Amino acid sequence: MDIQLKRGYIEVCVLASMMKEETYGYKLIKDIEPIMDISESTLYPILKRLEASGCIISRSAEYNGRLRKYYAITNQGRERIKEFLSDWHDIERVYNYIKEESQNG
Amino acid sequence: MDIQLKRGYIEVCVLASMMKEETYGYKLIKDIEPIMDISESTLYPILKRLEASGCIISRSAEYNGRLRKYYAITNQGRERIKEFLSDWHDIERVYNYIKEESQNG
DNA sequence: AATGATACTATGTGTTGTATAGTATAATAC
DNA sequence: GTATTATACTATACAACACATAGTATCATT
Repeated sequence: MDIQLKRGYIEVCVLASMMKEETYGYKLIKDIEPIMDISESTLYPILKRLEASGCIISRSAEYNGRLRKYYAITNQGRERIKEFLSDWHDIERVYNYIKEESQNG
Repeated sequence: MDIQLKRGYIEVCVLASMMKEETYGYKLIKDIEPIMDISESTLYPILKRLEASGCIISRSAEYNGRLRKYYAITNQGRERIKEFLSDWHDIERVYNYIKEESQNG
């Protein structure tokens, strides 16, 4: 997927992946990869931004002798997803404009 | 429209707006504004990029005593639009993922 | 004469995806 | 037993790009 296109979706994608249950970095990458390329160096900065903006909260817990950081979505994060979904028709309008204009050639 | 979302669409939007006929900066802004905010400081760098990458060509011509730069789409530009349109199902897949996951709360 | 529309250029900034590198442990395969 | 792979996170530096702001200049309208 084109990097510029990705920018609008990747953060909400991460948020949406936390709706079911608390999750952690590595699992997020495995969950999201099938629908969109995502690397560690993309994900972890996103997690920091989301926590800084109050969309998620994190806690550290030991798992198999290692410390693992678990992330959970907040109400603000859920709001963020809702906003994205309700903005979808704007995207469709743009897509339809491009599609229609492209038939002018 | 969210700035990050916009990033994936604005350039193709500009290209699509040239499909019908040759056009120029000010007209592009007026044509695109109804479906997406776009300012001069966004448009003109895009036009430069598109010309540098061979997606459009420009010519200067006098109009009403002033020099006006006209832009026309090239075959490469038309290819670019086609690619965008054929990538659309990837976007829909991501949208559907977000929508479905969001129902897990 | 003043205001607004038209038309383009130049500079600087903040956000963000990504490459690269580093640190470290557990599980599995050979 | 050791090499590889999976797991798990941090830090730094970079390039692309939308946008604000400012500047220049002419034409049309009031």
